[in-house]
Amino acid sequence: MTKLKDIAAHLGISPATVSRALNGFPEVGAKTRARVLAASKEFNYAPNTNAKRLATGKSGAVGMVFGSSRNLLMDPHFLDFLAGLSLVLSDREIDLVIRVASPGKQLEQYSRLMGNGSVDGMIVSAPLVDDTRIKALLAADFPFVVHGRTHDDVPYAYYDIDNDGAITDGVNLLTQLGHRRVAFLNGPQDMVFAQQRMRAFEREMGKRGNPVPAAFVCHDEMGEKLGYTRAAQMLDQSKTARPTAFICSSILQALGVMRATSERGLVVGKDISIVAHDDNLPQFHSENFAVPLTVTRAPIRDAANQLGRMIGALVDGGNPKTMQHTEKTDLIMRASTASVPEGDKASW
Amino acid sequence: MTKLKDIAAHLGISPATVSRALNGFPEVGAKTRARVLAASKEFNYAPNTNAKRLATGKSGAVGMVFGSSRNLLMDPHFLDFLAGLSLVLSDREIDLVIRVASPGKQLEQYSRLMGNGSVDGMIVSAPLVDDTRIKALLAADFPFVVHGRTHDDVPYAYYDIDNDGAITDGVNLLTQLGHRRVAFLNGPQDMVFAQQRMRAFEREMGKRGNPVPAAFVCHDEMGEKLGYTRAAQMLDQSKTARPTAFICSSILQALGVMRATSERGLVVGKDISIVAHDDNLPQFHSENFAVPLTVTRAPIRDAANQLGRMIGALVDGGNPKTMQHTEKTDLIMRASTASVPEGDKASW
DNA sequence: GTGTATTCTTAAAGCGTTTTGAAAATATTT
DNA sequence: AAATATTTTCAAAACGCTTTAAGAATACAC
Repeated sequence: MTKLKDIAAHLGISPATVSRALNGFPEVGAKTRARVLAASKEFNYAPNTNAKRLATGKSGAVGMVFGSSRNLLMDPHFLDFLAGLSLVLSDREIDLVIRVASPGKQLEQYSRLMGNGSVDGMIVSAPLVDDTRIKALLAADFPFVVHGRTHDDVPYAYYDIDNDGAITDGVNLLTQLGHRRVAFLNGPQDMVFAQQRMRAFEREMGKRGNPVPAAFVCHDEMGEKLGYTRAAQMLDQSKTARPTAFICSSILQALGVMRATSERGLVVGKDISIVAHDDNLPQFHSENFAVPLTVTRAPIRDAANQLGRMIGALVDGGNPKTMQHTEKTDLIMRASTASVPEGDKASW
Repeated sequence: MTKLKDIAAHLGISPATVSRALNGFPEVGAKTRARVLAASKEFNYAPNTNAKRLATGKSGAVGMVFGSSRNLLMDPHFLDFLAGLSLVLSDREIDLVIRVASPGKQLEQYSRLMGNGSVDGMIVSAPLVDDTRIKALLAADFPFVVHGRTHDDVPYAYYDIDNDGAITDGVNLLTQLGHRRVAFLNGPQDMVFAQQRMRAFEREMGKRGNPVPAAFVCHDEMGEKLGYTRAAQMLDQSKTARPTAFICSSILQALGVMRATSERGLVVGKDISIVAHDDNLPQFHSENFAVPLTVTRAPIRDAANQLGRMIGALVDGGNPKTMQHTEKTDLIMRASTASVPEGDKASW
């Protein structure tokens, strides 16, 4: 590998000048710079990353750690987020280093990454209500952005979606269609977004005089399987006690609900209404489902995109308070929602 | 940040000894080592990654570059591979840096990563028949492993699945069930695996005296949508000219075929048989499909797992020729395959 | 107790950059 | 032409670790 010194020697000038020329510093003579650039191209020189990092104290990389317990890496939402992220970071020539931490060791991985200079910033995903990672980051004054937020007024950069608004839209639509027995398949209880959605659901249902029995709300991982299982349980009630509508936290769950529904000879968009939140994953197009799905939509890639920009700006010294965004969701009406059937108008 | 020198000073010994103690070198006294370890824990010292890397010339990271053109990052197969990979690499304390290259720049990213010391090895996915990346890697004598292989006898480490065997199994099953008009939904034509499968398909069909019209073979990205589109075209033929069975390169395609089939009032596992290759993605369980799918299966995570081990061994100086594996696939019979219907036994 | 082998420790020289402080070269003013 | 400002270059010191070559200390033999 040719190194800086080689170029300097070959040109008969000092390494310092070569370094300056290459990094676009103003105090280097025009023709010297030209020579350096030419030579650098000729030998196709690439500065050693690690030396550079050591000298500058910047790593040019940001980190993300996944817990292997709640298997984020199994979840298409996170994977797609990851994909979007690497896309925008590559644009900005920022490397993304990802690390998987075994159950207890998550925090340790964070402090290690923060402490040893291998990354300039962190991206945290899926915040918990009382998130120790965020506390640690904050305490260390280490640059980070979070996908979601822990509270309404926080001192860090985040990109969140309007979970409250999404659920409000869903409840509003369903109740206007006459539904009173609506079930809610939520995400894991310790996730902030799930709590935001839960609060909105209870408030909006309550506001309209609809009780919500505990058995018709559940907190689970958001895959097809659990959607199926839960919906099956709920639908296996007497006709007057079972839900007439479902709100799902993900279209994967909705897929499960649809399976349980058809399995019981009920038809979605007639006997049973479904609205789900749609992160717009490239592999799941809710408009192509057997019954096209009514959704609240907010592309998860937008989040990744914005957060990528944010972390870039942040490591360059930006102010986190100016990087806080809550994205509204769109309500997209399709065929999975319909007026409640005649006999089913009673509340629980 | 506390550094090596600090610990040395605090203990009144030399940095060299501290370094040795921490890195487990044998020539350091037992009680000295104990003291160092204790102090290091006390100050919770973490060696600066970049300094370490510069000094050792090893980066402790491996790289993977995705092309943004054929959007690998959209494809759940690659994402899941990525997930499996980071899992095993984290175990071995190897960082994974991922980079996305714009269309023309893919090779450039490779040589950059290779030339500047930011990674010790590379993982290449989705090899093409005449793959310039692999040539470059080979020419530079840079450690790498590939998921798949370009030819039968190659000088590099790889983990491949027995694509030929999988297709052979599929054709064999279908023809034994009496099918003669079987269509093949293959992957992108420039991918090696697609060519392997194509060859096997033509050979095995030919061997059994079944012609394969060009219109009943296609090469596409392997998503649901194209599966649907292609199957729709093929099924919209006269009853005696359309396929009675499909072989799909992915269960996503199979999903599309199922959609096209039911849409036309045909039933899968009776009028139409389907066998697909199943990479065992965590989100798509072929056993839970509306009609449980007959598949040839080889978990993509196994590949990731093995390749992670390999690249680790390789950067530690292992011999690539000893790291070559072709995994057999399992044929799993379910409800999507059945004997050809009475009237449909004619060949094309 | 001396001599030799063995174990442990160290000072100093890298690793390949950037950056500081000062010196040379060139340009501008008087 | 001297004096001053300005632009360009340089030598050397970081950055924080590892590793080499050599020196101290300890153990073992006689």
